[in-house]
Amino acid sequence: MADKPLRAHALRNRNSLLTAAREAFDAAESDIRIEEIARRAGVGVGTFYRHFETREAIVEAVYRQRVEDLCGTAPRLLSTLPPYDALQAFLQQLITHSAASQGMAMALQTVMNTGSPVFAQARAAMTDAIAAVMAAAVEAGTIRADITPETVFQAMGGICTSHGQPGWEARAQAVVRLLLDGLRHNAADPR
Amino acid sequence: MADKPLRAHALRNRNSLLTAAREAFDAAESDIRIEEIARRAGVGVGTFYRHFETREAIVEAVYRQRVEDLCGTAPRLLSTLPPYDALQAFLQQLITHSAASQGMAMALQTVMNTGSPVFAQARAAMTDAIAAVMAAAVEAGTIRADITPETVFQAMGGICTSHGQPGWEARAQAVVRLLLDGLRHNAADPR
Amino acid sequence: MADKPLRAHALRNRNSLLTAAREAFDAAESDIRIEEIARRAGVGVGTFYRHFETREAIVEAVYRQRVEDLCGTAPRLLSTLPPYDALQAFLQQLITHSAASQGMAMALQTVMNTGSPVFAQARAAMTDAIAAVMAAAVEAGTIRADITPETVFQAMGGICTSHGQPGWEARAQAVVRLLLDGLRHNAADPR
Amino acid sequence: MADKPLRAHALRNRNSLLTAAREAFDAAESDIRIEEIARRAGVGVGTFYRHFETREAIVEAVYRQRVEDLCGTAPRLLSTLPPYDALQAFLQQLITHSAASQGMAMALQTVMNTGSPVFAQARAAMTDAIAAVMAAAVEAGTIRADITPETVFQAMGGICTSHGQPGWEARAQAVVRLLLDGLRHNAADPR
DNA sequence: CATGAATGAGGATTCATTCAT
DNA sequence: GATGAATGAATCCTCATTCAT
Repeated sequence: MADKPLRAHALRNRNSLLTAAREAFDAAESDIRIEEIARRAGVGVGTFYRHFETREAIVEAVYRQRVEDLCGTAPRLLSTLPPYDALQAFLQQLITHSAASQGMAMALQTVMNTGSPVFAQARAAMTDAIAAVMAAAVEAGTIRADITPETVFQAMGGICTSHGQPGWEARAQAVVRLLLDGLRHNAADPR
Repeated sequence: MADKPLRAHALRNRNSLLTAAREAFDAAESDIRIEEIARRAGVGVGTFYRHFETREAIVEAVYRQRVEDLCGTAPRLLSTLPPYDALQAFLQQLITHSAASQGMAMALQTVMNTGSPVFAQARAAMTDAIAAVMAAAVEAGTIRADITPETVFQAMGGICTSHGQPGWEARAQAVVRLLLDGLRHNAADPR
Repeated sequence: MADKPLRAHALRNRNSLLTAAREAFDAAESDIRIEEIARRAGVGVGTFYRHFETREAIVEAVYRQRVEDLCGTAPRLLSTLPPYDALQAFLQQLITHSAASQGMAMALQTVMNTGSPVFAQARAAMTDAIAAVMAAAVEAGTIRADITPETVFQAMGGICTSHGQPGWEARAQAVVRLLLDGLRHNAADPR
Repeated sequence: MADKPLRAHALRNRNSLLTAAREAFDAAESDIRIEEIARRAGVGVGTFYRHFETREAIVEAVYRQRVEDLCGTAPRLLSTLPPYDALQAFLQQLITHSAASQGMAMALQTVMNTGSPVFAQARAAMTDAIAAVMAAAVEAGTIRADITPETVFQAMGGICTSHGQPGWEARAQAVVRLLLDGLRHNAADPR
């Protein structure tokens, strides 16, 4: 039982590292050195390597966390908004989150470009979340039924990529509106 | 007159380097070493540096070339197809080209993410090309007039990003269809 | 307390590097590669760069060390010898030290040729040391009062430059005697 | 006979290269590339290598030229000034020339530090020139006879080294005065 | 468990020199 | 003779990862 506090402290270190890495990636203009992440977390590099096998390991961990955060909002939106509004809100959420974080954009980016099982899972999670909000809107007849969540995900993944230049967010919102128009096109009961 | 052959050979080398770099970027899993580009082009690194000031210089050159290739097809399509079909064909072209080249995806990617004047120009060129095909379709009443070329470019830039996984191209085509549906939404004289 | 041995070992490495660099510069026929310094110190290049930001950093460090060594002898000479003898001994010291080291010659050389604050400090330190021994001799009336330490430093800096050819040291000693004759010229109470 | 103009042109090129190199070395903050010298001379690098075997060859040639220029002034001074004044003027000349040219300082510097026969010759030439002006002053009894030209040369070589910082020339002149005082010390018939 | 010093392969860039035209 | 493009060895510096304390 003497190791409880040790465990607790180790866990705290792990979380510090995750947070530090997330923040570092968000602010990143270029690549981040492991040493920088450790420094931000207030630990040594050795501690970093105790918690994460390799550089890629923490990238994956950060991505996973971000994606989970994002997907978690889908049920909440569905339970508080009408289906179409929930869909719209969710898509806009993707942009807002991206807007706040170069890191999230990178995350989505990598989710789409890698073969790693981690990213396949993340992709599945995102697609499921989109599927959930879309299903509700389809059922309500507000959007058409012949578009797959994968298609919408593909479209969104792209949008969130171009993060960072002036006017980016406005353009991204315009794309979302365009997509939604496409989704309502020939819907059973469009708004 | 004595320098003609020298110049010609040097120019050939420059082109070899560009081609080698393009192919290398296309195949790239990771970053390409200058030495690798030189080797593929059959020259020494010194020759590389005679033609391109720095690593970034050749990346820019390749991007510029790719974008020019792409934009060049817009007028051709417009002169051989009805406006809407030309638009559709042009958007699909973006995907096809990207499909053949991770490099083009990177190119579009970078076009969108960098402040470099080179990329600003490239972006302008792409937007102009899209504007041209859209204008024709708007005039014909087949698509609506209230969507800017920038919006469409933004959407496309994203799509071309996710290049590389199984099923990618099919999903990308689906996104294009969705976008086109959005563009026809409430058009004056939709097909 | 756990980090004492680490620190101690790191410090030993730093000193090995300084020593290795000093010896390498001393023996230098041409420029020294960082790798060579590291090899002589028995460490990897990475270790070099952990201790010295850049190539110039170690050059400065070596110079500083040499200059400090040299200046440190002035007070000792003053406390054990009559003023004029101390002056003479100090000037000869400059030569002796230089004779043992092309590196010291380079050091003085660079002290004089660079704008770097490090070298300005070193220059000041040397001038101060010379001023101290001269002041004593002036007070004793053995040398005249109208020559500044800067002038003597300038003269010495030059002498120590020509290091390395056969007969060098003898010629340098001859120059020192000549200078001392100049300094005694019209002195209040010359020897 | 048809090759006369060729020869003349080739000679002109050689001189352009020498002049270009001298100017480049004078202005040099760092090392000069062969290409830069060729560019300044308005020729290609190939032409450079037709005239100078290697990089060192032109350095030697420039040094030789500079030293010849300098030594040539000794007889002129001797024939127009009293011996002591000629000596003083010659030493000041060394400084003036150096002041106008970082290159000359480098030249003297190298003259003293290298084993190359070229530099041995140059050294001999300089020592001879100094010997000539000194001999006249010794004969006139204005300076003492027990100082060798080598000693004076050694002293001067050093002075000319510290070229370039603010106040340099004034300090150098002060050193010359100090040396001259040394030389007049106990002279048979000092001024 | 934590630390951070050490490692060293890796990759970009420079420049003296050669040689085909 | 002149040209300048090509060469590639040389060298600097970075950073992910290991391991002794």
